[in-house]
Amino acid sequence: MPTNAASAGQTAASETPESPQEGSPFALGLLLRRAHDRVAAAMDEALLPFGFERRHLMVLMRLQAAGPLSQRELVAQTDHDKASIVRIVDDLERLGLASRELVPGDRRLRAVTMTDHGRDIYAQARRAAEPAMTEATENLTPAQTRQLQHLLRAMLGS
Amino acid sequence: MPTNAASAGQTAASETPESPQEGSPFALGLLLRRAHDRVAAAMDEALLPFGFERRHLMVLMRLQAAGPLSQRELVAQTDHDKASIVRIVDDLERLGLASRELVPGDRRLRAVTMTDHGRDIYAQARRAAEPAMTEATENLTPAQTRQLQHLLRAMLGS
DNA sequence: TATTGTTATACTCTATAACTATA
DNA sequence: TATAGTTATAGAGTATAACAATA
Repeated sequence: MPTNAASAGQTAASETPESPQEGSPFALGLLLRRAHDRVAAAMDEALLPFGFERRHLMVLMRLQAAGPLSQRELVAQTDHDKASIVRIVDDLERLGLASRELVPGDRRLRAVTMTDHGRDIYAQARRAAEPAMTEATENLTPAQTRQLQHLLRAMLGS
Repeated sequence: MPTNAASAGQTAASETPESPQEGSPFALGLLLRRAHDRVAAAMDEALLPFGFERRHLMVLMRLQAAGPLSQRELVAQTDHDKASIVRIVDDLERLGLASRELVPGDRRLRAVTMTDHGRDIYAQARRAAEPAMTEATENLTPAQTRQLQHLLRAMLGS
């Protein structure tokens, strides 16, 4: 079960970490980490009322996009190993957001399937995340935010 | 002591996670995480021969940029709490890269000071990181990489 | 024998707080 | 009483591998 230990990252240490030097080969990594942390914190906060966390959301997102998936497929499509996926799907089942369905052809497989409630909650979470994202990128114009996403996609080769 | 458990991230699960949908409010976070993970993995690999890890490097970077710092200052200038800083400085001392010096005015303070060896190793690590960074951003032109850093800086307001 | 999913275990990292030594 | 640093402890997250059930 999710533990709602979200909203960490706001311990006393949140003063003002120094900005990495422009030319340092380490600068990009630091910037990426801090940018990610900011977005992740915004998202954790947005997800608090829903009782699940980012990793659950990521699985819901894949299910929404691709329909029922075996846990093996979820492993391939997320950044989690099979043991973590088991626990995430456990949580989603417990919350009534997804269920494990039998697959006629192969009785080893579990077709992880979003429930109607899951689809509803996912849509709500999506709406709840929008203002959080807007806030996390408030220093950028919408065009700059798109450009940032474009460059990240290019960097990742996708 | 660093455990060189770096170079994780290359477990069996590294197939091809799906690309997040263009318009999703969750896309930016996922892209930032994957981009960070790629850069972090490149850096972990580059640091392997040195026997320390990213968090040690970050402290060395601050010491290089700002001279001797108390552990309290290191807490403020990094993303670590004071207990973590203690262990990082322990590691750096053990490796002969930094030392805790007494501060004349206040005997509670420890001036964490880079050794000559530490400066030498830091310079080496910096050089070792450059090809790793180049590889991590191989899909971007140098101008795009600069633009990416610029946008991240703007997003973070620094 | 290989694969899917589950369970159990260990390990890393972080967070917390108790503790000391100074101030 | 407050601060700097240390130490000890507990927690979350992940990784690993042993295991059960299929194929």
